[in-house]
Amino acid sequence: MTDPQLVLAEGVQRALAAAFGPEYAAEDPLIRPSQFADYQANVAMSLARRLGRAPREVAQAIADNIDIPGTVEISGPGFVNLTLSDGWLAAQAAEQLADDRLGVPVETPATVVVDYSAPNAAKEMHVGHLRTTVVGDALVRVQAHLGHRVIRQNHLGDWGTPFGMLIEHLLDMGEAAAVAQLEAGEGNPYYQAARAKFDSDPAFNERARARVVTLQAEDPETMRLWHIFMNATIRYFNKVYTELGVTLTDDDIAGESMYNHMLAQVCDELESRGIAVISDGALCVFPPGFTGREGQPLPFMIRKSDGGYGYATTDLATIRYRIQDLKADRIIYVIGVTQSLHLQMLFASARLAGWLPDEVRAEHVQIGSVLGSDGKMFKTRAGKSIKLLELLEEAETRAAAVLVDRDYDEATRAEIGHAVGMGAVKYADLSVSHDSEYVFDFDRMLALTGNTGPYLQYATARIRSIFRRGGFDPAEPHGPIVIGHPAERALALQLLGFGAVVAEVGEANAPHKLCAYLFDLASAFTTFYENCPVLKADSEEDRQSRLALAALTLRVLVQGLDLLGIEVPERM
RNA sequence: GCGCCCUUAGCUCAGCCGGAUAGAGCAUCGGACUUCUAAUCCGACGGUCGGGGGUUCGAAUCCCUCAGGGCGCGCCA
Repeated sequence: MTDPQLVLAEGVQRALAAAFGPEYAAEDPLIRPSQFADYQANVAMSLARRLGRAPREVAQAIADNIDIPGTVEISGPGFVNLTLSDGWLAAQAAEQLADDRLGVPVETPATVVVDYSAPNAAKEMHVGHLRTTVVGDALVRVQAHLGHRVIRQNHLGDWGTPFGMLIEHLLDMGEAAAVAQLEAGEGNPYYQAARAKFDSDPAFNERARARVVTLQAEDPETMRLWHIFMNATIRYFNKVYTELGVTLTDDDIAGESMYNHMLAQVCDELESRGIAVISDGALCVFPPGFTGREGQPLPFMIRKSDGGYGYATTDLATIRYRIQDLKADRIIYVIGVTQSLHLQMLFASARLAGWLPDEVRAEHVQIGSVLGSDGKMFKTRAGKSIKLLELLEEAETRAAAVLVDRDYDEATRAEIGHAVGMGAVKYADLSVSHDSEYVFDFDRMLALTGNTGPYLQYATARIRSIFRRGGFDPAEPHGPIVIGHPAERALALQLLGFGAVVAEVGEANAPHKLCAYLFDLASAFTTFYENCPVLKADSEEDRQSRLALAALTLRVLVQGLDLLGIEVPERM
């Protein structure tokens, strides 16, 4: 199949070349969706001045020279309204149905490193952390589907000074008890207990500080304890990932500890090359363009005056590793907005060092903060924190509760509840732009009406129901597609836009655009569903055509939801 | 003080590579199940796009400025 916007753009470009000369063949025809036609080209108005002609005159010249599978109309100050023919739309939809990729392009393969999730083992993990995980996983799925070599990097917070007290607390508790607590997702109380002792018990405090030293020195016994702590914590993370259907595995873990042995070399190299200098006893890079309070250069500190390393050092080692060892062409950091300045300075410093060449894209997908009901950011000391697994279980329970009057057995209900509950939670994070902050709200996340995951899943369940009732298989060929009713036309037109949307989501790291597209598609299908009986169509031709449209809609919805990481139950 | 982000309908948000009458969901009100799943659909109501200025044939969109809010800014990560 062919992307309608592409066909129209090329058609307008050929018309421009024919009317005004070949130098206009590459002009952007400014194709936009239109309320008066399928699409409109706005190029006549922008070009009029350069051509020294009236906009309507330019539009007329385009219309006179254009050759597209549809009709052209000029209106207003110079809009070129483009309407595709029903026959062409039907033929393209049929091609899309026959296409395994449903019109999604295969891009020139690149190596895309995606840094996401990255929970911190030494801090509380709250609902806000779900968001980077869910958004990152959707981006990963989209990049992979577009044909790229995707490397997931789960940059766990698994190293640093807090681990001294965490390990000492593990010794106090006993290894088995500590592991049990951590695996159960009680990382918060564990951390808080350790912290309380660290603050109030001088002897513990001293042990913890000493433990940091042996940890940095990679003393075998300390490392053994560290592994016990981390393995239990990772098992809990994996429970959350499994429940959510996140594609991260242990193979994707590349935590801070992994870069520990590279830090000294990073500093030495930057210092010897004069890129980093000593300032107030600390080793700093001063990337150009960054200024602080008094207008003085802003430091990117890579070695503290006490000789210790911070996350700036780790992140530099990380970016170098991703480019030199992983051969990244593009690095996507799915990390909170609060890290914005840090990442800007990281990228600038890495470019300065030559580790991040111009041709490698480094992007920060800023994830908006999730706020408490008081409208403020979550803090470690904040009282009631909801355990992630309990949140997810509640989502499933609520989703399953809607199914009480359906005639499903308990196992089926639980299965549907799982898919719908997880879909609801994930869609809530994906359907708004990633950088907007929002107040955490159970009801909002779990609402099953409106522009939500369940609405989209429900559309697929209704389509499957049609096939089930008719004794047909959506995977078998149906058709040919014939467009009669306006709802059929609108549905076909919407379906054809799938490939372009997926490509745009990959380019702009914007899964919410895929959500918007799928919601529009589900709406278009529902209108079709209300107006165009499939099984009881007036003729066999109509029935075959509508079965084909329904099958195509099902496949696009399922594929689109899969790219978002949302499962689709067979029935609801 | 500097930097980044935000301010669109009662609420939550799209739209912001400039284009025609600014959209959707929720909420509210009124309709639609003898008809393929009503977790649905149709209709109504609802907006000085924070204020002001500029660029433009045309600005929610680009630029400047002011106000309000958030986040960050050398030894936590």
